[in-house]
Amino acid sequence: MTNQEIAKLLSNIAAVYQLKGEDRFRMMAYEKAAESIRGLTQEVSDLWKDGKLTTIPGVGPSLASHIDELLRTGKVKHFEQVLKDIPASVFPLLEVPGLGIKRAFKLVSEFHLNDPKTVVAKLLAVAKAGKIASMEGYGEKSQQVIIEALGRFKKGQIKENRMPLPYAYTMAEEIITYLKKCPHTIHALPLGSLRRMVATIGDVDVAVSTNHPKDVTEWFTKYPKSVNVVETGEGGASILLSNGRQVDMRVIVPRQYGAMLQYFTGSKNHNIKLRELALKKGYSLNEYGIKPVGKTQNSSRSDRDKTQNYNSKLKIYEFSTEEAFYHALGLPWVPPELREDRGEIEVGLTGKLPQLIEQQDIRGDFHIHSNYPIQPSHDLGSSSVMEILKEAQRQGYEYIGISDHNPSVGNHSKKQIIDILKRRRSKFEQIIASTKSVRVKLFVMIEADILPDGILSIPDEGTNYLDGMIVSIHSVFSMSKEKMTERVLKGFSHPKAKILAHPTGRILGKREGYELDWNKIFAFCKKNNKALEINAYPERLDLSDKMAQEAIKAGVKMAIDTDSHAAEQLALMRYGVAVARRGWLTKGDVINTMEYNEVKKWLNNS
DNA sequence: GCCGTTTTCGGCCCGACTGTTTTCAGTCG
Repeated sequence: MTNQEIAKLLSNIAAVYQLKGEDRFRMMAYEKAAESIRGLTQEVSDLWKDGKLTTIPGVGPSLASHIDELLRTGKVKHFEQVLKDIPASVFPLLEVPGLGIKRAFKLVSEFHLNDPKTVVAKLLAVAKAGKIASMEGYGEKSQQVIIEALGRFKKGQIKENRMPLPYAYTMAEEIITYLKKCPHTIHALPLGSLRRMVATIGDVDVAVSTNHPKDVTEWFTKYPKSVNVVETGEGGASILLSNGRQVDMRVIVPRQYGAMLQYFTGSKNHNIKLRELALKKGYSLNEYGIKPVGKTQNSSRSDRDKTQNYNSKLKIYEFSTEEAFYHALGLPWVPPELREDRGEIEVGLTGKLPQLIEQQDIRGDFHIHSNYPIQPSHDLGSSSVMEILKEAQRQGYEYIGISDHNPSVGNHSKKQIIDILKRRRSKFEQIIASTKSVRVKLFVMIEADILPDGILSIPDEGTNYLDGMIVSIHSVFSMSKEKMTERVLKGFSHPKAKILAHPTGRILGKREGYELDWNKIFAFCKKNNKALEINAYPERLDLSDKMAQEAIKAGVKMAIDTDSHAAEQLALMRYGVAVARRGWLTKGDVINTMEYNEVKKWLNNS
């Protein structure tokens, strides 16, 4: 049983508790556990085998015993009891936007829709026949909303389709540049998952601080790429862009800007944890500031510091910056990338948040494809080595690695491959020697396929013409975890193989990654001084933030690479750095923050 | 049902929006 299936089951139980309305807090406990399992990096079944279920946040003795029963027998008596009177057909409806358990149950009961397989189609028919509007608590409007939501659901749009981070980031960047041209804009920043640099983004939200909200809102609605103003009001506006995406802008006066940024940056779980912390200190948090609640506590240092920001009319402390907001709660400013409730608040309270890696710490990029005619098994890059070197210089790099794919194995003999690599090396050396204007150092590398049997696609003799190798999986993705781990470790064992590229092979929105025994991979990397890659290419962002965090906990070094196929793609580095920051990485965890000479030693295993 | 910088008992995040309401229920982030 997968984590997602277990989480789904717990969510369904939570929904039923909510429906029954008996115990709100038990409902929340189930939901919290489900959420926690959804975001887990380990398999629940592995934890179960090790007897460590209660180490999952939100899982205590009771849930642990239910999960144990589930994994042993495939069912849970208690859950069956809870679900006894609930038609299974309500659960598919929970995926439909706008429907919760109460409405789903009411609709299913009213129209006797008991088959989970047909419930969506049948409910749609009932709605179109106008039978919902006459029910108590419903009207024409809600009937229409249900029809539209069900229609979208049938088309497979369960959730809003999320876009890769770089796509959303570029959109937001353009809009913020535009907003900053408005003379009344004081500050402007993205909000939500975009500000936290999550790998995929649902909505683009931005915040603007200004003393003239109306003028800024009007300016925003005139954004050149806007095709429609969806709504506009006191707090901001929403526009629809020609690419079909909606952008929301919120405006706020400068003295409340900090609180608003904090509130809408989230994540939800970070904010929940923060509010719990605030409550213990006698405060309640909202988007406008910090509000004293209940019995006044004896005045602490931070209370006095806040006094000057107290708005007696609103009975609230106001904050123009996030820094001040966090400080008022006894915390250092928490970088947005960390705000996922993965321990950042607890660690923050001890004052020991990590000094996260920054873009300017990066001194090079190892994974770049050039247009050198290597006759590869996969795609060639589109820029020449010289163009790439010049771009690298613009980025301020000390060194790069050109890592073209290996010559295709099917179309070349071993000898031919060796000859190609030999010629390539002398050509690259010639290029370097021929120019004085480029100071960026070049590592002659290859991205070598690890073939299904674990053999590398480069004959041993060919590696003499390389400074180092990136290795990766590009074929036969469906292997068992054990076999795949064996394959990777065998290929990665070659002394010249130093980086495992895009380690899970995932393609966002298209392909799940293959499974590996990460404990073995991590231990191997640490022992043999090899690195795992954070691949910054938009559809990859692989390793993920969570896995990168696990890796460095295990003492593994990372390399952040762009996998560029054109010189201008070197700029994708920022997204790799974002993943690294979300994984709590510091400069010291990343190979390509090292100086050239150190990298050279590392590549030579010396 | 979980959990511990006031707690092993007694708490558990907060507010907006929408549609249907004339004081609220449901859903969402």
